[in-house]
Amino acid sequence: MAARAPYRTRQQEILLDYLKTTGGRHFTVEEVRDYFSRKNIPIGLATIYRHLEKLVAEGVVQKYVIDEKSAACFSYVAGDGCPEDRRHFHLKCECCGKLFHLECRELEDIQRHLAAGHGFALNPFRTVFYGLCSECAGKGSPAAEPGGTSAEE
Amino acid sequence: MAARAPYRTRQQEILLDYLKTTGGRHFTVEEVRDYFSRKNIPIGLATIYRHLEKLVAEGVVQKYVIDEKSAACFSYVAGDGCPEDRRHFHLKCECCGKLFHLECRELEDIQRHLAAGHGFALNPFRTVFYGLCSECAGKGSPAAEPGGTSAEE
DNA sequence: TTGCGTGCAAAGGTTTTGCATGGCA
DNA sequence: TGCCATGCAAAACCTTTGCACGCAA
Repeated sequence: MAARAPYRTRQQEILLDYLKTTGGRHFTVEEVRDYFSRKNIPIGLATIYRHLEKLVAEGVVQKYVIDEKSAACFSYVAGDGCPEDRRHFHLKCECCGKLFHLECRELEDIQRHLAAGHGFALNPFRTVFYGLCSECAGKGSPAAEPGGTSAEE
Repeated sequence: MAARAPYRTRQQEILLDYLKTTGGRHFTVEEVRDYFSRKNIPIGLATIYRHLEKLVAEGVVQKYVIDEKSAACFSYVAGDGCPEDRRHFHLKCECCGKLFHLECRELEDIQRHLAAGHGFALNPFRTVFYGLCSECAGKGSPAAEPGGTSAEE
């Protein structure tokens, strides 16, 4: 049951290597595979999925879905100045895909409120706020969208 | 653009009928199909998807992605009463997988705060709060039932 | 009658899983 | 040598699409 010696494989290193190059930005499984093929190192799709699944469980990598009909996106969280004891939240722009790290006392109030008022223990590492960043909100969105419609697709 | 649905079919009526029974709560395509089979009215999966797709485009129905590995969720938005102010948030328990619907004024404040203080336009339809519900946390105040929420799944 | 709405089935894509093999300790 | 990690392929899943028929107007 106990985790045996975690083997150090070439694929594992390359993958962690790739994560550092992302700088916290989002990436897909396909992009990981491209990175490997660019280095002429063979890797199976299943291996990538298995590694990412483990990393997500460890909280090192964040997984989210931008569009349910396309592939899932991941982002390296632990390498982008994310000390685990720091309570902060992630803002994900649905438009440019940028990931923002937000440390804000008011947002910490959410956590307290959810716990005290609703008995819900928020997990700030898994929770991602989706929306539009100031840049994209300012320039992008075409017509005024009545409340309810999102800028997806 | 094409004309609005001119034809009035049985399936269409049953579907709209079902939407009213949901009272704005979430449902999946499979639940719709169950509703039809319970009434002994045959319907194809494709028909449900096509109708929902159209209703989503019209803004009558909202589409959510709670979990990327399970089916998409829909909810009837255009009931009678407050259409736009129905914005609510989703709490997803990482332990039991329950989904809570939270309509809370304080959380709407967070939305305003993100917009005013951080220039971030939060999308409440896509944002899901992950964490542990009161049951699974087990140590929260016993009376702290998630107020104003309803569990599904 | 016209042609939209429907049903069936197959396609489409992403992600998971089984099993045999290779590589790390 | 023991055993995890890998790779390949097939399965699983939800969703979309093509085509012919039925039904509403």
